[in-house]
Amino acid sequence: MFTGWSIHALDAKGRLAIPARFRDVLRDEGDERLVLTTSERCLVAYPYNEWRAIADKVSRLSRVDPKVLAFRRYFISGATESLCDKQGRVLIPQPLRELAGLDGQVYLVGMQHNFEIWDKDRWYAEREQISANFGDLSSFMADLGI
Amino acid sequence: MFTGWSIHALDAKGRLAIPARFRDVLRDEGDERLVLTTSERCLVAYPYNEWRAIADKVSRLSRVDPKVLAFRRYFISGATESLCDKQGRVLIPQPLRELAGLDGQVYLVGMQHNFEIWDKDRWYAEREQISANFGDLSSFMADLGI
DNA sequence: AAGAGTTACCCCACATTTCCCCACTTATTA
DNA sequence: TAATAAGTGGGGAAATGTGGGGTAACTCTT
Repeated sequence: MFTGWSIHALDAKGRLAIPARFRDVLRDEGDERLVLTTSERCLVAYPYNEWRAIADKVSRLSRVDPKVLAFRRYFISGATESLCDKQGRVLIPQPLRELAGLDGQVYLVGMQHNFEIWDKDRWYAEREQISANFGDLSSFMADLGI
Repeated sequence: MFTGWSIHALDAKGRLAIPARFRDVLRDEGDERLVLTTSERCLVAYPYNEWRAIADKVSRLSRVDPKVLAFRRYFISGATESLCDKQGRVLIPQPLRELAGLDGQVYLVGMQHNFEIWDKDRWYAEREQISANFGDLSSFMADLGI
């Protein structure tokens, strides 16, 4: 499982180091390929197989239904397969960098089955946002029996 | 499958480079012909066979039903077959360029079975639009276990 | 019907990006 | 404190994308 936060620098060439403990997870699963996709304000990285299962399901959905198109455009279209270089870095494609507002300090955030890649400022803003709605969360957790 | 985004420049002659990874998909399928068609706010590019299947179905539909006519006018009529030049570019016919508002920075967006061609500003507007109507998509996400 | 102007298509040359490599600095562990 | 691992920076070759010239085909005008 991917857990914990790491702060890494995005270098001038658009490369981002993946924390060793995340790479370990991939290696243990026997496939080091990573898929980078888009979410609302950040990027999401999936192990290849995990992503493949999702993409295959979506590929069988309608090719014309507007809702499916919207879903594909938003969540599927940006997916880019990539592999760490010998130094444990991946190249973030320029459009994804731009979308997620990445430059300089980047937060890598473990989300159990995958991990997210956040611009530092956006990450803090996101946490504030969540904490502002904290009441909703606590009742949600209560419902889950946590 | 076509996946990932690319940003390319539309040059003064109306030519657009097709990303190498998209060209690879076409080559692997053994037919490099591409069909450009119109959609609502963007262009859509299909591998020839993929398009052929759609066009054949539509060709068997009514020649007088107003809905079929409208559909033909909107989605089918603009279809243009084209081939990449030696540099991997296609010429976007001027009416299609105009319709999709293409100039300067263009986004190429992988949609699994085909790919879309967006003006940059429109692409970002489209994403905002989708995100504003997020509720519509939740059923897919639930089905997919996302 | 002929000529001027435009468009499409071929080509080549240059710029940029990507990918692979090595070296250095900083952190962690023994 | 030494030794190892992790992360950062940058060089260089190959692949990819961009710009632009020239010729042939076509259109439009006169």
